[in-house]
Amino acid sequence: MTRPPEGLLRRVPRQERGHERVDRLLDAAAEVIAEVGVEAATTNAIAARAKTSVGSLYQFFPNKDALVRALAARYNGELRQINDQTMPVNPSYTSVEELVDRIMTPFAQFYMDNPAYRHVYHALHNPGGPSGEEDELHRVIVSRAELILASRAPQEVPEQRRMQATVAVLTAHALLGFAMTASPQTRDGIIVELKRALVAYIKDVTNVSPLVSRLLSTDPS
Amino acid sequence: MTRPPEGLLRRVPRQERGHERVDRLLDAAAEVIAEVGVEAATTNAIAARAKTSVGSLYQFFPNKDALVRALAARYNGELRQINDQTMPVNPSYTSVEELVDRIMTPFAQFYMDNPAYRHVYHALHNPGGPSGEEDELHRVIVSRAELILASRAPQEVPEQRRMQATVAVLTAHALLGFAMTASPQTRDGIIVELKRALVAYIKDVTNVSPLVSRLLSTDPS
Amino acid sequence: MTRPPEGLLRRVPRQERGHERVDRLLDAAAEVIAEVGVEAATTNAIAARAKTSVGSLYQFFPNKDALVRALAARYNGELRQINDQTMPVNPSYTSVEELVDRIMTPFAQFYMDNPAYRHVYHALHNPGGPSGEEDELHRVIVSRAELILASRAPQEVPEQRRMQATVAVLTAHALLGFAMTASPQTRDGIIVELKRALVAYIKDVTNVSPLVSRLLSTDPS
Amino acid sequence: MTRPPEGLLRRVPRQERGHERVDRLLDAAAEVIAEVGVEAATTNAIAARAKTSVGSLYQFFPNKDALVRALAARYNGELRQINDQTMPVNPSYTSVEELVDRIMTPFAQFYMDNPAYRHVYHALHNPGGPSGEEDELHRVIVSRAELILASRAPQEVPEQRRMQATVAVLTAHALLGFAMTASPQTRDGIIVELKRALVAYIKDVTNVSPLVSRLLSTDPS
DNA sequence: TATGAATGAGTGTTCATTCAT
DNA sequence: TATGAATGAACACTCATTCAT
Repeated sequence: MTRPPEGLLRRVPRQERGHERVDRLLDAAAEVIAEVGVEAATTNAIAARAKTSVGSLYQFFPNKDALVRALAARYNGELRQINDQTMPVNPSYTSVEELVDRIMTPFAQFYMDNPAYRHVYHALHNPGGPSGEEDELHRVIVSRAELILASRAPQEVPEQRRMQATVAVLTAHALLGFAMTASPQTRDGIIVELKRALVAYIKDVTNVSPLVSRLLSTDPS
Repeated sequence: MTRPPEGLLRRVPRQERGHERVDRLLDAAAEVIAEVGVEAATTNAIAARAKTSVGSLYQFFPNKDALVRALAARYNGELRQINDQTMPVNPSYTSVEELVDRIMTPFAQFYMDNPAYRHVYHALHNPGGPSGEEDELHRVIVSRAELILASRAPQEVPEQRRMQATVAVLTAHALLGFAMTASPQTRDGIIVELKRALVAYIKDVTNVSPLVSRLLSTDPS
Repeated sequence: MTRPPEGLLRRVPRQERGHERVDRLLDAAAEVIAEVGVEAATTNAIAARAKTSVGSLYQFFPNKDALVRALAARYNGELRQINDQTMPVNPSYTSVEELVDRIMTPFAQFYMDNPAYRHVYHALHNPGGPSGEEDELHRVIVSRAELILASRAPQEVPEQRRMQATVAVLTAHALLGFAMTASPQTRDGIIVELKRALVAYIKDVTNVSPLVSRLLSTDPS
Repeated sequence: MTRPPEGLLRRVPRQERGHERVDRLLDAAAEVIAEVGVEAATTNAIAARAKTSVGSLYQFFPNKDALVRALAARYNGELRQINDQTMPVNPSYTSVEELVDRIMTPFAQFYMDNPAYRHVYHALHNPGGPSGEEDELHRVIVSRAELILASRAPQEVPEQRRMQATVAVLTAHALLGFAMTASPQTRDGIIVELKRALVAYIKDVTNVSPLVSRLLSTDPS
């Protein structure tokens, strides 16, 4: 499991015990946050859930904010791993359908496994929330989406590509976040449709089979 | 301006003065929430912004929760109006591009004009947030999206159609919410791409074979 | 009774009720501080003593620090009044004994009446204590002592006079502070000796020639 | 260096190592207290400064209170030593000026060398502070002052003498405490004036008629 | 009816003290 | 015996809500 960057910790755990404790605290935070949201998750509740005391929590995190950001960092690390693991396959030789499926499936799994993610993500991107430099959370993913688009439609303007990547990523984020809260059945349906939407959009954007495309849609003659 | 449903009000304003007061309170709430978010928006700050007293606020709303829900209801009403106003045109005889554009443009305007909407929406859909039955907020829109899809692909399974409608609506919501916070330039770019994504998805879902699509959409004769 | 300067208050009390409340809070603070000291005086205890709630306390004072400083300011005002009221008599035509007695008696009374004064004074003059600009607390008194010394020994160097004034004032402060905590009997004895010490010092400093001194003070015939 | 009385220690250090540790702790406590005051000096900070652990601190001192009292006791011992070393000279055959100078100079040095002394002294003499029986801190000095006064004015009432001694000692304490925090220049000036004040007071109290006084002190023949 | 002062439970955080290693 | 991680009571402060005027 990804470790929180030391910058967020008050004390760098030197012992395995310390790491365990930090992990337990982050696990507990994730649980509590998943249940009641970031703001309503009290440090005491988190400590209790971790079967520790507030004091211990504050031994590792200078304040609640840092705890939330550490959780975000952990998610970030996991997402990056997922990202990296689905990367290897040369995207150019894959059908869009397969590409989207290969990428989205583990991400969907991540969302389902980490119900607190949405809350943390939202808290980090909103006024009053933890001071947000942790935005890297998405930058990685967006960049990767850009790469994919670039490999399939190299002629596009970079700025536009960035927006397209953003659209794709935010769409996935929104719908996976929603899916998480739905019944298992709806969940699966939503994920299927999400993939479909992404495929359609990517095809459109990358101008799939320009020839066919042109024949079909731009050459009404 | 849409009035909040009476169920949310402690006292039904009998006088025009009362209505004004409620509206001023909701306006103030929207302002404050747009600035600091729902949780950080204190009832005192809202009352002060409305140039009233907390006491007055509690005369009309039994608690902060109800105030937020009333604001949500007002947004709901406005959205419904937008929805209704873009309805009349028979969707079947319109190109998907035009349809999406006609629908999305006023919605985009709504999001830009109501920066608190995102916060209210999010608060209502989350644990710890106001007890969520106000989901009608989206039901209207989703239903309308379903209608559109139904008119263009009548043979689909209703359950699936509902998911497709949900995907479309949530995508729009997420991206308009994001666009709002971006620079004007990015904003417009995102909206363009959002429309493109929706068009691509709807075309795919309504199974418009490119050929048929062209026939349907470019040859209205 | 002297009012705290508005700068220290969060809200300027517009009603007599508000002033009463602020005064009650300061009275309560003085009581609690007299009993347990500044640090151990909790805002809740002070509020309770004032028969109010913490919330009310914080309606008037932005934080504990400001409350303590407001109390200091009140003491400051009272001390200044005492100072001004004992001023009028031309010090040059008075025997040092009479002068010291006239000045010290009301100050002694002040210390006895305000057992919290020492604590507040100390808290303001120490590290970690409320950020100390309230030092005016003593400046007034020291200045006045300087004036007296100047009128009786105009030839002295001002810098030295300031030190002499400081010595006199701090001596009085220390001994009145001590007297306060002693038995009534000891208290009175200490005050008598304090006056004697001040008289002796002032005479020495103002260079009352021993001869004249003897004539004036030891030969009543 | 004076050792703390064993009553304050949880465990009597049997080894030289233990003594060293206790001394290091007291040194550290003095440093930290000098910087932030008694209340803000945390046991962890003190242990860290002593390059030990809190655990070790609590091995030697049952609680923070005892640590502070042990520090007080150490100061007490040092003061007693200073006291004893300036004692030998027969006070009766010395001018008051010389006597005061001889006594005050090492005390002044002590105050300058031990900036924590004031804080410790104050903490011990105040409500909420360590349970105060350690007043011996001053008793020694006051007693010695009494002896001096007795030797020069044997006819006085003992009770009054005790008050006079107290006045002298507290005056010195207050002004040395103040001097410590001032600029070096002011510091020296204050000490000069303090001595002058003490001389004047002692002369007055021991009823040295100014004439005799002059004879005694300026004409050593 | 309108006001805003009053309330106090609840939150984040600290720090003296303990105790497993 | 030495360590420092763990504990949790206690504190300053906020804010939704009430209620006297």
